[in-house]
Amino acid sequence: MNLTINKFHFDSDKVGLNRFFGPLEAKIMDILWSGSEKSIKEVQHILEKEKAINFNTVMTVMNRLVDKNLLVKRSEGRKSLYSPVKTKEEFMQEQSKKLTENLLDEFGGLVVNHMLDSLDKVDQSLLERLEQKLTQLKKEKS
Amino acid sequence: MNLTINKFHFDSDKVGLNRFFGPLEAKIMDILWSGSEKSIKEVQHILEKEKAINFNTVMTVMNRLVDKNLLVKRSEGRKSLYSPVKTKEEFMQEQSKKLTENLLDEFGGLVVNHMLDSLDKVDQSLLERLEQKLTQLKKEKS
DNA sequence: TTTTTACACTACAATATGTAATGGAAGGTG
DNA sequence: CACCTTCCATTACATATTGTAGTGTAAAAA
Repeated sequence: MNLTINKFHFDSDKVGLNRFFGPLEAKIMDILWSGSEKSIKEVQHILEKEKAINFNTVMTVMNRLVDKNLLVKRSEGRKSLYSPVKTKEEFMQEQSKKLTENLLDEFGGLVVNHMLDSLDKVDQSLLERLEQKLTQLKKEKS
Repeated sequence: MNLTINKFHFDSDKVGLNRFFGPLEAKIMDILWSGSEKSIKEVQHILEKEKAINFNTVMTVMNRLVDKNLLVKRSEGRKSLYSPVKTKEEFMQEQSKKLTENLLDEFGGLVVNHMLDSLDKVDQSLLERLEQKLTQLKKEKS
């Protein structure tokens, strides 16, 4: 029955937003990122397309995201409208920068190796940018 | 008084092992990684150089690491000796591979940009490897 | 045999996250 | 105006993870 077998497995497979947020938090961030500012109710409605969810649950999580400075709340009359502090791009930019820098700092060569392995999957324009950067670096270092 | 000000700040600054482990777990993994297999007592003694710590605390955490398949326990008479399932290099290798792949999958260009930014800090031999890889890729793609 | 050592079992606290009940305030409707 | 609906604040509980440690037991040492 494979019961709790996986309960104790080291989990390093969190992907994307779930690396930074809990599942509900991630969904909410994505909803807010992919549109204009929204009320709790609106977010709830969107979430409900997937699965019923309590209004207050959504509210609590959204307000926690405000506490964490990831969303801003704006009052419009009695209503509150929420929107992300940073765009998804900015956020990802920052996060991936941090991750990449840390990885390079800590594991240097290892990471570069993997990046290299993964480069096959990357598109041509990136390769070109990489090449340029390399040429530039070579100039600098000489 | 700046009391709980930081309590709600989004924390994305976990570094190194603390990205994967709690602080005590990380210390223990590092101890086990940087030497031969050790008993709980030995680990405790090492940890105690920093700060007093209960034997049972160390034991519990170590056994949890066994449950998570990060350590193996070997019985030698009444004693148990613990050692990492993977070397630190293997572990880092895997983790950084996963992280890198995920990052590339999800944010592609963004990450490459940051890698590029960070390349300045990387040593010469890595640059050379990068160059080789690039040349090779260019061949393949043509 | 008594004492010490090492381990198992169990429990508890703090934090993070998801969930939701309760109650109050604001605004619309009859 | 009284009533009802909508939205929000407050509060709480559940679960998982991590750090902490007490108690009991079995085996080794003295």
